[in-house]
Amino acid sequence: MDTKTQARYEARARIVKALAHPTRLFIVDELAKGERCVCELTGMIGADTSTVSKHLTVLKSAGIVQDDKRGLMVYYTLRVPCIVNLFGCVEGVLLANLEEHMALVK
Amino acid sequence: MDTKTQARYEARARIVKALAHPTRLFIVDELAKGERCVCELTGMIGADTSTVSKHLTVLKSAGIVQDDKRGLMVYYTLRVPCIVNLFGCVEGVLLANLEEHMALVK
DNA sequence: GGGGTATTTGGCTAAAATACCAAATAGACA
DNA sequence: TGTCTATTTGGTATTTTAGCCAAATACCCC
Repeated sequence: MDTKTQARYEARARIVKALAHPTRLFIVDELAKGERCVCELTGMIGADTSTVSKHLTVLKSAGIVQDDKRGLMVYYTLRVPCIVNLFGCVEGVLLANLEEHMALVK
Repeated sequence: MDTKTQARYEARARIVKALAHPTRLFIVDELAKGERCVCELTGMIGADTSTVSKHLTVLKSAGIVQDDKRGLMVYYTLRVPCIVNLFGCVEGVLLANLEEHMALVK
């Protein structure tokens, strides 16, 4: 694999990695419904504000979300909505795993 | 977030995490073209066989690929082809990042 | 059975990710 | 200005991940 190809997969992996955490997947799902401030997300997630803020930083660094500060609050929105389509396929994998499990215990 | 919701996002994250590595993204991309044995993949990737094998184990545990041993060789195939659609969106994020970068340096 | 090849597994070390607390920053408003 | 609120940043302990080597396993062929 040449250097250029490798760089392409590394760039892709950086983005996928940014999504690879339950909290961040939840955030993406929530932002798909509309913008949310950090405090709203923190309330729903039930982790320390600093933890949620860092998750948002990860998503922002990857270019998946963008922020907009208005007054004291910072509102986050999805920058690339197609990310949500990912869920459909992931559910497909989960379903396939489930079916296999069923077949095994049958 | 209730326990059930949390479990759902954890299940999804396990799958996304399995994809979150350049080598594993390459493997998925390659398997989208057809089945490949470990030796073929190892040749293309240029890492130790044991390393490639472990990446394949990660993908298999997540239910993304399946293996089929025939003789000495083990052939891997994509179990849930829609995973490939993910790339389109990831490229979209990369493109958006690039555009933003261009706008900043302009 | 013995030798050779493909793949997996175990063990180890180095690097990265995660979560919390505490402290810093930024803005609103009296 | 001083205080209060929302968010980010720094620091640290813990866990997870990644890669290589060596050894084990599985299968083929003579």
